[in-house]
Amino acid sequence: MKFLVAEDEYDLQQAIIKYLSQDGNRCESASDYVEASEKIDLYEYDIIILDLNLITGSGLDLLKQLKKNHSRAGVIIISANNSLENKLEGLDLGADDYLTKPFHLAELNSRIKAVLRRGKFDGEDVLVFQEIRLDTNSRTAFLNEKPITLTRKEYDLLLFFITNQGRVLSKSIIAEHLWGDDSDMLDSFDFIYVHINNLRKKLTAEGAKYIQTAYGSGYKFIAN
Amino acid sequence: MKFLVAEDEYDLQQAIIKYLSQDGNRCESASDYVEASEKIDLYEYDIIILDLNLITGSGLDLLKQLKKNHSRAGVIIISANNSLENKLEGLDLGADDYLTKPFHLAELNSRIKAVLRRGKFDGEDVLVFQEIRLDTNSRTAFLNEKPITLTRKEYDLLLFFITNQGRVLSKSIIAEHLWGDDSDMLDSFDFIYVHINNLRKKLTAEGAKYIQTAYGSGYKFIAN
DNA sequence: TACAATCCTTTAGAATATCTTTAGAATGAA
DNA sequence: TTCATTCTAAAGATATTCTAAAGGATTGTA
Repeated sequence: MKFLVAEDEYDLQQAIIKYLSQDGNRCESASDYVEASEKIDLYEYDIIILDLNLITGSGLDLLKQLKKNHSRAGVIIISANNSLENKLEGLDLGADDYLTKPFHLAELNSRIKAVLRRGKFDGEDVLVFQEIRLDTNSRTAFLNEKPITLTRKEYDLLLFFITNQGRVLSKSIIAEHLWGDDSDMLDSFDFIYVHINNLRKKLTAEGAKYIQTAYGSGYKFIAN
Repeated sequence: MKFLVAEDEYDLQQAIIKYLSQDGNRCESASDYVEASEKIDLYEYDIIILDLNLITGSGLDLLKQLKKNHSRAGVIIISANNSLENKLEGLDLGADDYLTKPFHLAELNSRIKAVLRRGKFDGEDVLVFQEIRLDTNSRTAFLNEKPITLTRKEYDLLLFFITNQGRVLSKSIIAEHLWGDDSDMLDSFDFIYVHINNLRKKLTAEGAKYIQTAYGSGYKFIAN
């Protein structure tokens, strides 16, 4: 899962990120309104943890921006202000939950799980593509009902392919999706070749070639 | 076991919690309807002790909510109202037992035992997983019919694994289940490694590896 | 067709992240 | 107190991810 933590209190931001990262999630941070706004425009997130009182701007405007972008991200507001009208306004603008500071990280985690469960987005727990079955709950993949062990990057890559089957995915698109805002700091995408290669090896049963190379433009996940 | 005590009379609530905690159970409380409703949505409980006449709302609505959530929790209603229709309505809505105030805590306890026996464990208070046998009454474990001594945390961990076999359990999920709301006061989950290690040692007979590591995401309990 | 330029495949191993294990300190129960 | 349990810290082991480099494939140009 990919998270954005938009929170200007540095310690809290880091605590949240540390907590969520421990389960293998990918977390990005935004420390002020502008940064959050930019990231929301540029990237897709599964869950956005949003402080309403960011310096240089209001989280409510970010909610409007998300709505305008037709974002499918789940939003959990965290705010020191526990006034009912503030809460209602947030929920009205499309937030999925509202948490008053201070709170326990375990509680935040449960709310995230609840938002994900309610499945405003994505819905499916199990994705099937021909002989491949991907259980998004247990993060495990099966090939002809035999479990195959995927690393985190391999899993993310396969999930991205399956949910975008038939489309040519360029390396930069893949990089952006798997590495997020770090991806432009990388001066080459060559390592994607390695991951593609490793994933292909694990998916090669009976000579089926799921990952097709689109020379010069990227890769495509196809039936066969 | 994880309990929720939804009761607005503070003294009674605390008495129940104290009593149940003595057996090594983890108890959480809800003092009004809203709090109970939230907790039911967010967390999974084994048993919910539910006062029908909570301030700000009726326990019957909570029963409906539980049903909607497909909760597997056992529910024991406690109520000052001993009218038959009230009782029947509660049981109709899926409660497992009904206890009229005032009552002896020992009686509540035996009803809890009965509900647990009937419910989740299919009439068994003994869970069996391959060579492992777990007696939930005496909180003791057996490996190939030889008793193994587990500490409380080890026992809780094993029970959590056995009742969630095959699923990847992340460290934060484990922490939330075994340490509850305190879990985020810990600034790392590293000690879970230690408990996993200790439990593994005690479960290692004939080289069977029950606890599988899911690198980067958690642990999984599997047959072998 | 021949050739250069670019892109992709594959491999090995270096760097990094995560997990395992141990020993001992802190905590809590009897 | 004394003892068992739980947590902390740190070193060692392992898995994953990335880098680099050599060789193969594809494309454009003459």
